[in-house]
Amino acid sequence: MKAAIATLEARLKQALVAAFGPDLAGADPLLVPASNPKFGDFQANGAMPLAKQLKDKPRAIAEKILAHLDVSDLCEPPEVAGPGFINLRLKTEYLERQLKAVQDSDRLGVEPAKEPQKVIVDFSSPNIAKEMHVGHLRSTIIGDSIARVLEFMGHDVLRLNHVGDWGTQFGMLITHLKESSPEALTSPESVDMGDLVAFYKEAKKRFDEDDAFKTRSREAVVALQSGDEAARTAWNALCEQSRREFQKIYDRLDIRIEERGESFYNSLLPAVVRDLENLGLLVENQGAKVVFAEGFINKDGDPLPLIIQKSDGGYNYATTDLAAVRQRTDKEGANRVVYVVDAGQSNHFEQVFQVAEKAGWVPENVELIHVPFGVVQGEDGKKFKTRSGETVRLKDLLDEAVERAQADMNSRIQAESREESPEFVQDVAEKVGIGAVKYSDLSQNRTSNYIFSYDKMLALQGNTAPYMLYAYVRVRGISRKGGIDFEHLPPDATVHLEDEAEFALARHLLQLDEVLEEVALELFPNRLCQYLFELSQKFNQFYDRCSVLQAEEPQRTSRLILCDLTARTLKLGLSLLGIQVLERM
RNA sequence: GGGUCCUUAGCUCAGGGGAUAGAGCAACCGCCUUCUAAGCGGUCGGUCACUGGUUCGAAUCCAGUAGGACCCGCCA
Repeated sequence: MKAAIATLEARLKQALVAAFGPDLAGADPLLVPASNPKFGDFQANGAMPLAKQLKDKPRAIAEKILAHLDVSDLCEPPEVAGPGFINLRLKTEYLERQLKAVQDSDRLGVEPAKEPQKVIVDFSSPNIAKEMHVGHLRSTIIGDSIARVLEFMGHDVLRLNHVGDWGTQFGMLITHLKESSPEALTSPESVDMGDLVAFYKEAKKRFDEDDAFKTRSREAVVALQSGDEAARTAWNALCEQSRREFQKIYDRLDIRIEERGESFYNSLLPAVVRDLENLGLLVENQGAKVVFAEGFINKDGDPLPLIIQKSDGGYNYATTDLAAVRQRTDKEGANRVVYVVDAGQSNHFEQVFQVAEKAGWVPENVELIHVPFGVVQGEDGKKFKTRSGETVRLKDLLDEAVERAQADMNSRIQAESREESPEFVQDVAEKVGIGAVKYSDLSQNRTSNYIFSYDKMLALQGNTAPYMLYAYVRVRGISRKGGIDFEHLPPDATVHLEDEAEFALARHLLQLDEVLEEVALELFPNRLCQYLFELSQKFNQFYDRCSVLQAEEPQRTSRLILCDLTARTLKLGLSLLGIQVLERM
């Protein structure tokens, strides 16, 4: 309905000028969706703020606007209501025409962005030699969804996994690997370190307890950084092993991402220091080279430095992030760089962005955006942990969701005396379980903390993945039962809206383009979730009140078109959340 | 101490200047000889933390207060 909005807005502006003269050429008619369906489709609130300026009553102003407004091609006669709202209701024929156009469109009427951008979405970012855990859940799911939406809107998206593959901890890991599995140096592919977490813990334990080991580890860091072949090989083996583990999770979550870790930016770090120095931004502070960003002070009330180069000459993650900003704007030509990272790092990103701006590394057409999200909490409101108090591994979390989905399904199948193959149950449980984990995360406003609950996300009713998957399955059921091939409905078939439930569904279907545009701009996937949930509700109401297969023509085909549009919208919308639909469940 | 975010129905959350504040869950009451009832309808439930301010209009913007979470490491 973006087209309708654009047209109505233009007409309202014309009417304002026609009614009150060219002084109002810049006035905003304040056209917004109607706050309540009984007021129609849209309302223009522009009359009220003009009362003072025009020295007239808002209702009288609204009447004068109406006298100069011709929207009869789109709308029923507009009405003035309340303190001065102009209510606009789209004509049924217009809705029907739009629905037909959407049905004929392979993008469901969603226009790609007029000015496609190069967008980098930086998300997930686990650490090499550590396991993916619940802390990576939100970034991975939210980042993937944002990337999917931007891709669908026609932007050129580069998904980057800024993995932690560099830093001092690699000294102890390399040393421990060399000493526990020397064969890693000759044939790194053959090495299986087994449980990476255990490996990391062993290395850490030795590092903390054994001074000689600690010394060898420090030497290993130097060796690695100076390009020593053996250190490099060991490092590669560690990365390779981690990569395989990460990929299992990404495959299961159906996530594509390109690894470009911290090490990628190594060669660019000295230039960051040099250029900041040349710009006069770098300050010596207790032996370290730092930049003071404005507005940051530490616990003691002193200015908070952003450390660019440590007193020992090493770099840290601020340096890497700055190098990445430059590389992404210069070499990748990014217009937007989206960092999907927890809200705890807001300070860090503010500082880094500020320094990058000051240094002149952020061209005018480039936007650096931190997309923050809250922490995952258990149902007790505390940090989400296992019963024994350990960090929850992502693999275990997904397993449990799927297991619970499967148990649910089995009891249902039994209760309904259905016969289903184990493969079917397994497939449905996997998609429902994974979909539920993703949906419950995405459906919340990401800025707040997120209370994780298997029971709620897997609930069969309410704003959950299973509810929406079921709405989709219902359409597929109609297709099977009626032998309907939705791809080959009669091309000349048209939509005729009669029942209230049909109108509500139709109006909602037509809002997809607005919602996706908003999500692409604001980067809040929960808006899309809200839209899809409401769509499912409206479809279920329609399904309840309007029989489809038993209806007489032409109503039958008209309703089939509504079913088809619903299914395609759900499928597309869910796919942009990274959720796969099912034919049966 | 400084900073960021949060506080809306019993619970989990939407809504971020516009009409009477919305969902879901829970509780209670109805609806399956008819496309999967994993559904639909209804009832109950609110000092939008508090106090001021801005505005024709504030849950929404601003300031302050109270409570909560997180950040303030030469880790990433």
